[in-house]
Amino acid sequence: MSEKTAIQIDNQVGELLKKNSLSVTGSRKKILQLFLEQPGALAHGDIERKAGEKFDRVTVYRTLQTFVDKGIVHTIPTADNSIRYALCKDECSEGHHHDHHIHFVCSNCNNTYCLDDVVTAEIKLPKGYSAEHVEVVVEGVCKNCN
Amino acid sequence: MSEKTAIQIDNQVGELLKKNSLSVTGSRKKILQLFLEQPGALAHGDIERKAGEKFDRVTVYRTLQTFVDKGIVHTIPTADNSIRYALCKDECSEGHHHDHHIHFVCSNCNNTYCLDDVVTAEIKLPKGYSAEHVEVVVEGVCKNCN
DNA sequence: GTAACTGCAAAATATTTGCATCCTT
DNA sequence: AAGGATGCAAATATTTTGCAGTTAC
Repeated sequence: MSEKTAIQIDNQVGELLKKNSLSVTGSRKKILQLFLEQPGALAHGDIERKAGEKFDRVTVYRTLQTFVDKGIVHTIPTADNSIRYALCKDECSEGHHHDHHIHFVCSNCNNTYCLDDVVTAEIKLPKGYSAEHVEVVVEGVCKNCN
Repeated sequence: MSEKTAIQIDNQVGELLKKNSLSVTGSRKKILQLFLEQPGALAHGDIERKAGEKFDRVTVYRTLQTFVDKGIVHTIPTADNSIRYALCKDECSEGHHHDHHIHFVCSNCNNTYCLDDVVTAEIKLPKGYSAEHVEVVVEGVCKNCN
């Protein structure tokens, strides 16, 4: 069965929070669920919208920051000054991201996806530069819109 | 001689503005000069700071937007929610950017550079996705800080 | 019970808009 | 002279901070 039950998702988010030594609270569970329920990345505004009027705006800010700090989600830079957040894979941990996948922003539906299977070639930098992290963002039309 | 005189720079920015059918005004000249005077990219705040108290904050917003529209500068996405702007090369024109170079953000001095000579390998996207634009941002330590 | 989390209020910051004035062409 | 650009004021929007009350463990 591919469809998860509400209980299963609820357990999943609970585990994720406990694993990161965070209290399991309503807002954290709800926000994590939003990430799990859909494939793409979410901006702060998306979360407020999808969560309805359920949480204070401040709680969303703080929750997202906490998740980033713990390595539960990572940020995706975009050109329109709206940071998007996406779930990290298991290898991520506090202060240490391994998101070596690329990010894809659909110019039609405006969703952002992490494409985990796309590998990027090594980049040769000029003499004197050393790389710590490479971020690749591809803009185009996604599978659903094509 | 590698050092340009003030007059030469003044001419250069004037030409650039005229070429894009923009009035040659004090603020536009000054802001373009800031870009020419240094190798990296500038965020809105950098410009306000470097320009001193010379211009209204609103003028900076409008000027940068105008430059982006005309293809004089392009934006560089960063993860910290501060859009940076960098001069476009000659091939850029209104509504049509050709910035196929990568961007490098130094984690030490926090400067952003366009590395024009670094070419990125073609990226193979999954079936169904089509790419319009690829943005590569490398974070690391730059030549001056290494 | 205690530490952590949330919500509210408010401050600080950032961005946009309207309009009167000034400047470039 | 005419259209465009600027500066100011003010409206919006965004993000941060402090604190008191509540909740998870």
